Amino acid sequence: MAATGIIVPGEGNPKARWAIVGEAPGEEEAHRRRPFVGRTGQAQDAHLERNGLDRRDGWLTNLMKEYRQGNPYPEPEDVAKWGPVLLAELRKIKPKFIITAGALSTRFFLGESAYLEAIHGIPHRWSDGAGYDATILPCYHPASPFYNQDLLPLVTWDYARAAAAIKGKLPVDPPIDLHPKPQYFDLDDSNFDWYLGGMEEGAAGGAVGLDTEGVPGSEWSVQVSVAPGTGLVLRKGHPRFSRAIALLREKLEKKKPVLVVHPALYDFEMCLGLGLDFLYDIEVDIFDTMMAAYLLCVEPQSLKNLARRHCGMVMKDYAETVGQAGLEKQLGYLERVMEGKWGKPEARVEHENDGSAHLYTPQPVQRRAEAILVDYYSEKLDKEGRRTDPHKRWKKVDRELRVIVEKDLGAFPIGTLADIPLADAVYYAGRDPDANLRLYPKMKAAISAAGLDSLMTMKMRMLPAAVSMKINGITGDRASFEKLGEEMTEKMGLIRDGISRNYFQGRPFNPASSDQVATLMRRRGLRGEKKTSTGKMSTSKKSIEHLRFEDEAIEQIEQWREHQKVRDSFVDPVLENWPEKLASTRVVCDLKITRVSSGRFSATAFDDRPSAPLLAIPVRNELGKSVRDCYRAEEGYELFEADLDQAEMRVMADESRDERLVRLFNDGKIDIHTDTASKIFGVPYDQVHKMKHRYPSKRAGFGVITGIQDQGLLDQLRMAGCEGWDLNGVAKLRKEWFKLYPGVQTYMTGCHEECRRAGGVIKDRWGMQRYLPAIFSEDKWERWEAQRQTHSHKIQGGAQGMLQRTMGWLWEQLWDYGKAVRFIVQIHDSLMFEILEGLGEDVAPIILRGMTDVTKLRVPVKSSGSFAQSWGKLKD
DNA sequence: ATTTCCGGCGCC
DNA sequence: AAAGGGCGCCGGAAAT
Repeated sequence: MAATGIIVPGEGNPKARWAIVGEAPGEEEAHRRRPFVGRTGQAQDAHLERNGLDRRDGWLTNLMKEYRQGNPYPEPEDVAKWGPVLLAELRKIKPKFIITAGALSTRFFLGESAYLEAIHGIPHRWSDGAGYDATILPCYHPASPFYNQDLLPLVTWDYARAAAAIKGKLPVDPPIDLHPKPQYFDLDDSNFDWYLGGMEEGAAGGAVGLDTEGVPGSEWSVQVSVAPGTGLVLRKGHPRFSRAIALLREKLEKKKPVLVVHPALYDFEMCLGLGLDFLYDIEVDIFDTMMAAYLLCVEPQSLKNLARRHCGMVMKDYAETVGQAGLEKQLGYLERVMEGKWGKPEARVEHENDGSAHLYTPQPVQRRAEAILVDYYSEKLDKEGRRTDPHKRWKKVDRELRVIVEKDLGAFPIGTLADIPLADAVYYAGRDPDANLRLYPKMKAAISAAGLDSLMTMKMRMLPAAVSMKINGITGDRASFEKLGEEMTEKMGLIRDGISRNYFQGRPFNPASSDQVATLMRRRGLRGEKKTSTGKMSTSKKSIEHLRFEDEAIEQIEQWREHQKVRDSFVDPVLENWPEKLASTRVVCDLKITRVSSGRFSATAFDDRPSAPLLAIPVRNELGKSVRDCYRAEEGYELFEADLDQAEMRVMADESRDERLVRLFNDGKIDIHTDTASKIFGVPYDQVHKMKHRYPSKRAGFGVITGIQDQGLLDQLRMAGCEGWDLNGVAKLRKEWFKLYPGVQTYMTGCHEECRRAGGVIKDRWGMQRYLPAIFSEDKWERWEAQRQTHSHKIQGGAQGMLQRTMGWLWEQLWDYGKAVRFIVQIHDSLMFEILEGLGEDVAPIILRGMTDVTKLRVPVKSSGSFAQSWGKLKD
C-alpha cells in the first residue's frame, strides 16, 4: 500500500508541444512514482494511441502531486498549494497545448465557471499573465467512465478533438462572446416596426431566433432576435402586444426565414397561446438547436450550455434569474402556512395491499411547512449538493392537506419573470432568442460536418406532427376509468384473500412485496431461478415463471401483479387530476423526441393534469384492452390506427440483403415466421404449431435483431408458456436460425467492423448516430455489448426513421384537412389519428400510402389500418 | 413521518 | 461473473 504524502512528479518529453494535466496521482501512480500508470493511465494511453499520439512525446503531470490514501477530492487549499508548482513546471516546458483531464484541472486554468458539461472538447485560449500562452483542451477525465458508462463517448470524443487540435486539424476558434453589450428591447423602448424590419434586411442570413417565456396556458412573452446581439421581447401583458404579434406574423409570412428555436416541441405550443400558429398558419423553415445537439450526440442539450460552448455567451439560468424572487414568495407562503390555523389533519383509512386497513394521520401541514423552511434556512443540501427546493418539497406534502391550504392561500407561488424588475426580465428573455440565432450557423455547420443534414431536415419536417400529438392527447372517459379501477380493486382483493387463505395460513399477505412472495415460496418449497442484485431470491417474472403452471399460488401472484401494474400506472393516476364535473377530457402526456438514442420517442405522465404515459399503455392482455377502451374518439370523430407490418424484420432484410429473407418478403405468400419454423422444425406449413413452432422461431428472429443470448431466449420462451425448452434446445434453435439466414450473420459482423472503422460510432440508414467506443474495450462484456448495439441500433433506428419520415410526409399531405384530421399518438411502429366522421374513406388510403410508399426498401413495406370508436376496439 | 433506493413490470 | 435495450411508473423496504 502506498502511503499518503508520496510525491509523484510529472514526466515525459521536456520539449513537449503538449501536456496533460490530471487531478492527483492514484495508488498505482504513488507506488511507481509516475503519473498516469494505473487503470486510468491505461485508459488514457488507449485514447492517445487511437488518435495517433504517444505519451512519450507529451508531458504528463497532475495538478496535485501528492498522493493521499482513498483519493479524496482535492480541496481549494490543495489547489492553492500545488497550483504554483504546476505553473512553474509548465513554464519550463511551455507546451502549446494543455489537455486538462477532468473538472478540477479545467477549472484551474479556465476559472470556476468553466463547467465541463458546457465546454468539454472546445479549445480555449489561456495565458499565465507573464508571457506564456497555451491552448487549453478541456476533456472529461479518462477515469470517469469507470463509474458512469455514459461518459465514455464524451471522453473518447474529447480526446479525439484534443488530438485533432494538437495536430492542427481542428481550427482553434475559442468561443468568444462577440456581442458583450447586447441590446434587448421591451416594446416600449424600441420601435418594433423598425426592429422587425431588420428581418427583411436579412441581417442574420435569413434566420430569426425565437423563444418563449412562461408555461402553456400562462404565457408571458415571445421573443425574437433578427440580428446577433439583439432581441425584442413581446410581452403578452403589454398594450401593444397584439399589434406587435400581427406585425411579427406578417413579417414572418413575407420573409419566410429559418426560425431557430429551442425546443420547437415546447415553443410551438407556447406560440399557439400567444397568437402565433406555426402549425396551420405561418409557414417557416425550422431549425431546432436542441434537436441538433441531440443528433450530434456529444453536445449538451440545454441552450445555456450550447451558447456557452459555441458562442462564449454566459447566460444566467432561469432559476438564478427568477429564483430569488420566486423563493421569497415561496418562503413567505410557507410562513403563512406555518402560522395558519388549519386544524389537525383528519385521520383517514388507508387500504394496504395486504387487505389490512389502518388509520393514517398525516403530520399537520404547519409542521410540514416548518420542516421545509428549516431545511432551507439551515442550508441543507441534497445529494447533488444543491440547496433543497421548497417547491419540490411542497409537492410531496399530502395532497388533501395541500388542497385545503391552496383553497385559502391560492396556489403555491412560482417565481416568474413578472416578479423581477422589468429591465432584468427583458434582458433574460431577450437573451434566449439571441443565443438561438447565434448558435444557428455553428450548429448548422456541425450538423453538416457530421453528415447529418438530411436527418436534420427529416426531423424538422416531422416536428409539426409531433407538436400536434403533444397538444392533442386523446379523449378519456371518466366513468370508464372509474369503473375499471373499481373492478380491478375488487378482483385484486379476491385474488389476495385467496392466496392468504389457501397458501399463507390466513395471515395478511401483500403480493406486491417481493420479500413476502419469497417467504411464501420458501414455505411451499419453491425456488426462484435468479437472485436480485442485493443477493435475495428474485421473485421476478423471469425467475418464477417456470412455476406458474406448476403452482397455483404463483399463478395467482402473477395475476395480482398484472392487475396492480395496470391499475396503479394507467387507471388511477389518470383520474387524479381529472377536472371536476367533466365526464370526458383530453388525456395528454409529455412527449420527448430528443431523448432515446435510436431516435424513438418517449413519453412521461404529467403530474398536474389528466395524463398517462400514452406510449406504454398495455396492449397485450385483456386488462390492457380494458384500459384502451377508456379512450374514445371525440363526438363526431373516429379513431384510425395504421401500423407498419414487421417493420424491423423488413429493415433487417433490406440491410442484410440476406437472400432468403429478401426472397420470402418479396414473395409475400407465406408468413415469414411460419416458413422459418417449418424449415427449422422440419414440418410442413399446415403442421406448424403456433406455440410449439412458430412462436420460438419468431422470438429467435427478434432476438437476433437485438442480440439476445441463449439464456435470454430461454427466459422468453418460458415466460410465454412454451414447454420442453432448455439451454441446449435454444442454442440449437438459434444456430438453425442463422443457418437459414446466413446473410444476417454476415451483416452483423459487418456492423461491428463498420463501427470500428468509424472509430467507435455507428449510424443507421438515416444518419442517426450512436457512439459506441466500448467496441474497443479490453473488457469482453463491454465489447460484446457495444457490438450488440451496432446492429440493434441500425435496425431499430431504421424502422423508427421510416415512421418519422411518414409523419413528415403525412403532415404535409393532410394539412389541408386542418383539425378534421388529428395526429394523436405514435407508438414506435404505429400511428393513430382522430378523423372527422365521413372523411375516413378519403384519408385512410393517404395514411396507408404514407406508411408504405414514403420509404422504399428492397422488400415491400406493408401496412394495415383500422377504424374504431375506442382505442381498445382498434386492431380487433 | 418522510425520503431514497430497488425490485418488478408495462410498452416497443 | 454476468449477458437484449431504452423508456417509464409504482410500491415496499431501507435509510434518515
